[in-house]
Amino acid sequence: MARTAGSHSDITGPRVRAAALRLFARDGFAAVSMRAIAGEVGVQAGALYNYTPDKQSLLFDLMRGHMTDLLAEMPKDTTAKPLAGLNAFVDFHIRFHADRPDEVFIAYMELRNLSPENFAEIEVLRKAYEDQLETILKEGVTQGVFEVADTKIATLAVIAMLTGVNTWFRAGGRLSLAEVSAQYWNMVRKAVAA
Amino acid sequence: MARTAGSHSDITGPRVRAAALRLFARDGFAAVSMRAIAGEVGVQAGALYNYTPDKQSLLFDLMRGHMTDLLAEMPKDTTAKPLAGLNAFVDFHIRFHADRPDEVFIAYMELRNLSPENFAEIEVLRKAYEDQLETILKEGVTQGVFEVADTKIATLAVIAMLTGVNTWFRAGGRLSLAEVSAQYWNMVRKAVAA
DNA sequence: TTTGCTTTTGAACAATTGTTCATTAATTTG
DNA sequence: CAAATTAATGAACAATTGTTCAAAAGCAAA
Repeated sequence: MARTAGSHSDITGPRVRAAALRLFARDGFAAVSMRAIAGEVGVQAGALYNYTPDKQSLLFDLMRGHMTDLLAEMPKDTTAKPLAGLNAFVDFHIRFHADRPDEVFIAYMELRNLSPENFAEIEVLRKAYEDQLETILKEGVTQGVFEVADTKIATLAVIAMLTGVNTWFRAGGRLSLAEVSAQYWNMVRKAVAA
Repeated sequence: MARTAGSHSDITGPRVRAAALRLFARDGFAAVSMRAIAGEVGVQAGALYNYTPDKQSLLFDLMRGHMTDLLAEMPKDTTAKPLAGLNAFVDFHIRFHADRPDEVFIAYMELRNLSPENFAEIEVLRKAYEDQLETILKEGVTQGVFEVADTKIATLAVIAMLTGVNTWFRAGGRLSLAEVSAQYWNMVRKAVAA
């Protein structure tokens, strides 16, 4: 019996990516077999190859999609004042990441499972994101609103601090996203203040 | 031919752990085979089982060793003033982690590859470490030296920020450890300041 | 209904996995 | 030197891996 009744080609592709996303985040890329992904979709392993050339591409596509979404949606008001720009960045980062725990987890944990070429491509995107924040910090230092010894380090420190939210935040928990965002904004604001 | 000339039982054990540490950090637990570890040591795979009951225990022993070292070496002067205590914590965290990049990487990346019982044991140790920092922050808030909305969140935020150093810091790079420590101390100090 | 296209199956592949164990060799003890 | 102990080999195991592909089955248009 080939092709189970009720299956549609148009939706199998997205379901493959969704299953891969979920399983990669839960068990890790190396620990997830193509058969496990297929099982989640309700299909045999061979069928996955209609939607991805190989397992590596499945991972890469998920990560690239996440990073391009991140860059596309991030605030980019270059006319904003540094303080307002930083506030917008912090709030965006926390909310965007809280919305996509699986994508974020994969993006940070599975970098080493990318082929060198794919890794390089993701790194470019990550760097672009970091650069946006550093630009804000630099401008703030120039204007005298911020005071940090090294904007590159401050950039990495802020991002690390904000991304750490994903290790503990769960929607519906003790704190709302608005409260979390407000508290982190307070800490970031003070950390870089003049 | 069993037992290659020149091999000594007393040193094989440590070499097994060292090889596992290096390879787990480089390629990830799931991607490292017992044969790869054995090859690094210069021995056949079967010989590893003289030093570990299984692959999982190898991972767990490395992580537990790292966490107990962390707890044993961390500053614990309960009489210190909050500001001095926080400074000592920041400096210790950065230096301890910079000294052990492989252990740190494994401790943060391979948690999900622990069996549930082993995971629980590691979590207790991690929690104990976090609690030490939170105690300092709480005391500072009580004394009015610090001002944070939620000491639990501030604890996690500080640790995330500090641990982020390991993603970019390399000994012998642009900045010395002392400079890095000083810069992070400045940011942490300001972030929690009253 | 028939033709043609798309999608899935299911078996097959060579390689690799963690682990076990009888055998053998090296070392230590007497 | 001989006996006892420790440590390593190397082959074997059942299971699982990513991937391929001919065959079958579903669907759409004629």
